[in-house]
Amino acid sequence: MDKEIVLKAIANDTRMSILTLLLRHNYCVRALANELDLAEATISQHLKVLREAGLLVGEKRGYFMHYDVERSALLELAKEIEALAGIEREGCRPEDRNDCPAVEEQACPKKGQCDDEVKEFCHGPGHGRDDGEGEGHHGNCSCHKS
Amino acid sequence: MDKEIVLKAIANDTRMSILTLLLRHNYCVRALANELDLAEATISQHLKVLREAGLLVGEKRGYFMHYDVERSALLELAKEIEALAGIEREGCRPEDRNDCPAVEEQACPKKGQCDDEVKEFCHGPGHGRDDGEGEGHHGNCSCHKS
DNA sequence: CTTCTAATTAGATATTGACCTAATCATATT
DNA sequence: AATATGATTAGGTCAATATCTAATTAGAAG
Repeated sequence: MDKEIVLKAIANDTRMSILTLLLRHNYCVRALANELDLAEATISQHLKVLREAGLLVGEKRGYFMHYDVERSALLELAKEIEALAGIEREGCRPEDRNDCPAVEEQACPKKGQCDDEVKEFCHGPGHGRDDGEGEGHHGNCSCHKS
Repeated sequence: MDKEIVLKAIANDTRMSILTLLLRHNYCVRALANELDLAEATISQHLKVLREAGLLVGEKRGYFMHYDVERSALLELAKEIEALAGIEREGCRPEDRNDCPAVEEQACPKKGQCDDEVKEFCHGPGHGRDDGEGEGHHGNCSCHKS
């Protein structure tokens, strides 16, 4: 499941409405168009977006398309967002360039002692100073300053 | 919480990256810009979107802004999506215009007997027939046809 | 096999969104 | 007070999205 595609699909008022309508009932495309006061072609395109996100499966029955919502896809998305919320803060490890601009002041093991590489990472080229003083505000990466 | 605004906020790759970075560490705007290879102004705009969606709270500390992710907002969103998946199919009630274009064939209490109003709702004006036959494919709303 | 009809696709247009540079703002430091 | 700096806002450009009408496709029905 491509999270971004699914999110984009439901991050639209019209498509969210289509989804909730289809969760409760079957609707043909024209019924959706009537209900939402949009052209059938417009609904069709929204349905395509929802389909391609894996949120709907369509089946043709007689003249009509019948769409079913893939509730499992919604549940999966909910899980992923929940997991996001569960990501924990990591400690500051200035020796690892990618971990530098980190965590709360009190948790930082190298408060006020970031090396040049770290300074450059935090503040960009030309912001770290080469004069070796390494003290005071400007020499610190963002996590070190009160 | 405005669900659509929150969804739009996270339905963007860059903003999702910002969010996951900030979940693990503090980053100043420039650090985010370096990390994601974008202009600071661009990051700032993304931060604004996330802030306005209630996903971040910012606090100025010294020179730097410190942003914290509102994990509760993410959890709330996850709950809402989960609730969405939990919406149940409702029975077909053709007597209620808004409930008509409904449910599975076997569950429909008025299979093949939709009245003109229902036909018009399902198929739009000019699709219901006035000849009173009311049988066969054309007289049925979408939920009645195999 | 021809006709009818629901749905989709094509093509056009207007709006929104993402990104940049430059200007401005707010706050620290001297 | 003057200056420096991190962040934000302003203004502009280009791409993506939402919507429409018109044309096409796919599948019944006669």
